[in-house]
Amino acid sequence: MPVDPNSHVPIYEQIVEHIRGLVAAGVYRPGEALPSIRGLALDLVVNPNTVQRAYQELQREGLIVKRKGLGAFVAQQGDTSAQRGSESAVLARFADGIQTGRAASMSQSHIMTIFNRALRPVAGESAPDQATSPEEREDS
Amino acid sequence: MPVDPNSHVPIYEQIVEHIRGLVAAGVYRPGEALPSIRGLALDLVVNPNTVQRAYQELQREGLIVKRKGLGAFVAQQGDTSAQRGSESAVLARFADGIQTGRAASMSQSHIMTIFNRALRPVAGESAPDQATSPEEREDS
Amino acid sequence: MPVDPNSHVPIYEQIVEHIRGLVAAGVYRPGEALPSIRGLALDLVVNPNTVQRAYQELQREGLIVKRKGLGAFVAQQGDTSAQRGSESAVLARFADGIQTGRAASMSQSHIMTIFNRALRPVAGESAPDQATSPEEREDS
Amino acid sequence: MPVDPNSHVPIYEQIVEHIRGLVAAGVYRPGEALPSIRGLALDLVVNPNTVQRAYQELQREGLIVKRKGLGAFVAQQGDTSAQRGSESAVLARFADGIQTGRAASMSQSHIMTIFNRALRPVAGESAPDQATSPEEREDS
DNA sequence: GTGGTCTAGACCACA
DNA sequence: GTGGTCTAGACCACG
Repeated sequence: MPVDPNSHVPIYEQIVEHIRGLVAAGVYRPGEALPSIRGLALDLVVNPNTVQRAYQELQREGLIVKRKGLGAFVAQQGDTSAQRGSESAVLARFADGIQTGRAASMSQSHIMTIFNRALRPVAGESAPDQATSPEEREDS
Repeated sequence: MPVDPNSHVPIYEQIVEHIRGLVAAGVYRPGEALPSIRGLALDLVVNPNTVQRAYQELQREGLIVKRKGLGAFVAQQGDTSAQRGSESAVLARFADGIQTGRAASMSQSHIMTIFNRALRPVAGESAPDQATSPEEREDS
Repeated sequence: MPVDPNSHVPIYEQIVEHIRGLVAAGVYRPGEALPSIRGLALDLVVNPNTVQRAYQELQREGLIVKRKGLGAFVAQQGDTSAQRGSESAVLARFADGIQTGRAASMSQSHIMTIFNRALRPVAGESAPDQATSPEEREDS
Repeated sequence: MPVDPNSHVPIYEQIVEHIRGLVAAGVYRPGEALPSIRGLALDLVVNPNTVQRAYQELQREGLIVKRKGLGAFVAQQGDTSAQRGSESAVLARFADGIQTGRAASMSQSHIMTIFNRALRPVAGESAPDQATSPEEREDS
């Protein structure tokens, strides 16, 4: 239940990204039913309208289809399009961070160092490629 | 002129990061005068109130000091604190991207691949260090 | 099987128009039995309640009569009243389209051009009377 | 002020079509400001949220752009895309009517007769190509 | 003043 | 029960 009402990113978009991640991860598979709007709203302690808007966006994205009286379902190629969507989202954040770093005249290697620190929140920089679990981040 | 209305991050915060980047990069050095609010507002095609708010934030952050009738100046240790600030901003974006990727069950190496793609927007991997900004916008 | 969920016009009304068309076309003649509610529901991949409601409407319209335990039958002057009904339905859509076009300040001839394009979906104007349905959906 | 709350087509979509028509007709030209959301809501005796949703759709269509604090404006190629949109809307209605007519086994010429009756609500069929003003239609 | 989001609660159409 | 729409009224960010 990862919604942060104090984030700059609207709640409905947090839900969009969350569900997109779940579909990309295969938690919900094509044809499978998603949580009902009202049900998810109860879970997230959020107004049904907000979830409704998130589902509307997901439908526009072609990730889900809704059928009146039945519920919402993952679309046929919903999984692959969710993966593409998640990749773009990740890439956008990375690109944004890189641009910020460059604007502050950080060197390429400095930026990569920071990235590695983000990959392995606790361990030293010499550690191998495996990451310990990342803390839950919450922006505002 | 790196302001993007239609971004989720408020314009005044974009300006804060922009100036912080310039100070971290040494474009403005401790003791040096910053652009006037009105002038910067014209440059960025932005309302002076918005720049005003950005300068407030920067002052709160201890990065700049305002002197009545003279304008705003970079604070004494402004450069180092700007560098620290920029680093955290970059790290925060990276961490956010990584978390998003993990939520979509991407592998560590997949995430690193995306990061490398963000580092080198178009060309092959043999040509490092070109830094044109990759287009990727995620909002509306 | 001409039901389109995702249309603004309710499914039961689509069914009403469908049946009215079949009666007007003489597929079902006065006195003849209509398909059973359950059977039609299976055909249209639709909830029996929905078909039930459509039959109610048709009965209200005087187009069909229901006889307990026997099913629904085309009423005595059902065919002519179906023809009148279909004509008004067609006329209503045309009038609506014309009004939309005029609101967009289309000329009379422009509107007639569009109508001809609708009459002959793909081919040139020399080949009349092919009646494949043109794809054009307007909802979500 | 042409909103009909009892129509099958949602109010926000009626507003979309109305504005699209106005833009297509050149009443609002590219770059020009549209009525504010709140103002239009007052005019139409409708909740601001409803107008908001209409404007959101129009923005998705690329017909308008919104700028926070400034208002909504017709997009650069908004006029041409509005014309295309209006044409599709008109064509969709005509195609729908034609399909309905054909389902009722009307002849091509019968359908054309009905269309001409819709074009000239009052006059006889022999009248020339000029139409008297069409009555305001309101469906439900 | 503008648009953007959210809540609370209502009614409808459909299954 | 589901989703779809609408209202009333609130707060925020921006100009």
